[in-house]
Amino acid sequence: MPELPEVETVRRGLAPWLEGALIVNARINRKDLRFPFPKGFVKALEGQRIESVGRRAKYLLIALSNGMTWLSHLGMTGSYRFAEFTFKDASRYYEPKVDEKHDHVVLTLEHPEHGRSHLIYADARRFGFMDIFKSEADCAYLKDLGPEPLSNAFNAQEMAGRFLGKKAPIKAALLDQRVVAGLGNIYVSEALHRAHIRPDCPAGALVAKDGKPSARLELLAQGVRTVLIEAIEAGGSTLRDFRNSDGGSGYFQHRFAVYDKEGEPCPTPLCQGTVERIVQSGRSSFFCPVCQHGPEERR
DNA sequence: CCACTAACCTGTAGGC
DNA sequence: TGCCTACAGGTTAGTG
Repeated sequence: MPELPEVETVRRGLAPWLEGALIVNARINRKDLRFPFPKGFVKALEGQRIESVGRRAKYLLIALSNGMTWLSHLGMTGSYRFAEFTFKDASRYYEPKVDEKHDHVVLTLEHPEHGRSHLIYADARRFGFMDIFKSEADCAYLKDLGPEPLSNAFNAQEMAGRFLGKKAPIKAALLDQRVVAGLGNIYVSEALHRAHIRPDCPAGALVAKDGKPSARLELLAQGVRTVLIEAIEAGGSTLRDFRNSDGGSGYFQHRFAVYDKEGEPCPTPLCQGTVERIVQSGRSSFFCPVCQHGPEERR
């Protein structure tokens, strides 16, 4: 579900409550999500203090006092929330309200300022996954990731190097996490619209023969950056049931230019186009056939 | 190495 | 209301 802006929103929501907290207890309600939990996962968390809540691409990276890092990917439907409580009438006894069907991980936290809480990871489709590692080099999920799109390592020149000679459509190239890490189906459509590039344009067509990025590739690098920054500022996009850890929703979905806008007018000033939907490698792409162009250099 | 498909799961929206 | 199909923000494994 979540792309970089949604994961960053989750990170910002969790950090103040997690950083400094002691993991008193950890529990997993099944042995796998998308992949099996690594062996020793629960034991590696229990008794540790959380030092920081970070992010790389779409991965949450939680640094622990034992030097290990807990990695969490939300897949399509993963979410974190703090438990509500069920009070048992007969006594003062109460317990966190857990849905056995979709709540797969429960951590009991003790925070020096915020006190005790129960952090719950829910994931209906179980496309999410978790890992624990000592250094990033040991983590198969992280080692092939491309540059962070909001870092200086990501720019048109760098992309040009990867796209030179590539026949794959630009849509597929941008979804490839080895090219740039953190984009997904929504923000690829939005960035391509900003750069006036059709999603089915071959990636290599955006690079000159001498390996220099075209004007539209420069525009694309800028479009990727601005759409992500704007989406993070808006708290991400809420489709279906995405919730941040406060139970609130983002509002960037109200600013989509083309994503899920099939049949609606293109919002580019003076453009008379109508948004179209095509399917590429099994996934929807949305674009304006009037102001987004293929290999021919125009805008 | 590249490009494409299928698979992993469940929930929901829309058509009839 | 119910049934059936299509589709969903991601990633990996397998095929040619």
